Amino acid sequence: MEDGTSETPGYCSDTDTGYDVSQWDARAGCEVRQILDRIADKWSLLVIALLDRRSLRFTELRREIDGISQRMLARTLRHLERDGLVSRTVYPSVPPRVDYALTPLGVTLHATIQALVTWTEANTDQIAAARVAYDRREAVDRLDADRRAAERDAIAHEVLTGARG
Amino acid sequence: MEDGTSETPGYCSDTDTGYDVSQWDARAGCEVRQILDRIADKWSLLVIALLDRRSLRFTELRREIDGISQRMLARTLRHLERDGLVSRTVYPSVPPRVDYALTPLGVTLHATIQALVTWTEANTDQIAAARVAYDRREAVDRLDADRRAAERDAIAHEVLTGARG
DNA sequence: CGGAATCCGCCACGATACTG
DNA sequence: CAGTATCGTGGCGGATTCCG
Repeated sequence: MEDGTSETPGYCSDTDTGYDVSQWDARAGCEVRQILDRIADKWSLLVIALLDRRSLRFTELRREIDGISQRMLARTLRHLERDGLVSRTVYPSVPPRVDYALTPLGVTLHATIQALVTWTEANTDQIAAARVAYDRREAVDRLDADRRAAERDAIAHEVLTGARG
Repeated sequence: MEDGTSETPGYCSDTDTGYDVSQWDARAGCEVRQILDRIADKWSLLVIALLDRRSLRFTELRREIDGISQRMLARTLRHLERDGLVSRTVYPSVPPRVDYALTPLGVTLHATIQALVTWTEANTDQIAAARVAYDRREAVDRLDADRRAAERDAIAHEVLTGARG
């Protein structure tokens, strides 16, 4: 078994809490979290993207993804299958053959995710710029803080030695 | 410091690897992963949703989210700020006041995410149904497997005792 | 080939305490 | 009020081994 639905407790306990927040993260936020956790985990997105092109076997996926372990591929596929996003077809041949494919639901999800991908591609530069700006500011601030701290300590030391001497 | 950009190593090391996969997860997959990791972490989405309504102070966010720790709120806000999704405004008053607001970039991201929220709301029933169906099948399969295993062991035991007797 | 079971390292997250 | 610093922990993800 290992783990269940991963719960994500906290703000998602009951259905009729009266949050100020929009509406969707009080009522459906729970669900959004679940599918978000699903597609955001390390491999699901990649698997969905690959299966959107064509149906694939376990080993084909394993080869194509490069870096994934058998365990994580199996886990990812189980999760996606459980949510009805991926279908699993077993051919009772020797050696055994298992095909994975996106369900219609999975296809629509992938289409929806594409919006996010498009947004990211369109704004990569802005994000990168924001990051370097932030890092630069942070570095400056940190230097200033350190300088002030050193100054303060120096004064404190002077005062102490002065008082003692 | 604590941690950096969280890397996500593996398939995201260089820009000119020749994957078969679509295009976007070879070229921009790296970036998609980053913003996905950002919005998919436990609190970012909630923070973005709240700030999309109106600008909020640190404590207002803390009160409104209910369950978040100061540390995680601070971390989340810094991450969002670093990516240029949230702006931080300090008023040098006593007591100090800090306002957080979505940047234009953050607003467009939130709009994009709404598509995912809408999809989730529209398909919650299907997902739930798929899950119960999967769990039921799994339970049946597991029972069958256990039954077969017990049968096999019984036969093995018979054979062994028969050979020995 | 297509998994499941087991062990383990590491990091995100949380609780607590302290600072400006 | 708005954070940072420190410590402890659960769970994700990887490596390995075994099964049908």
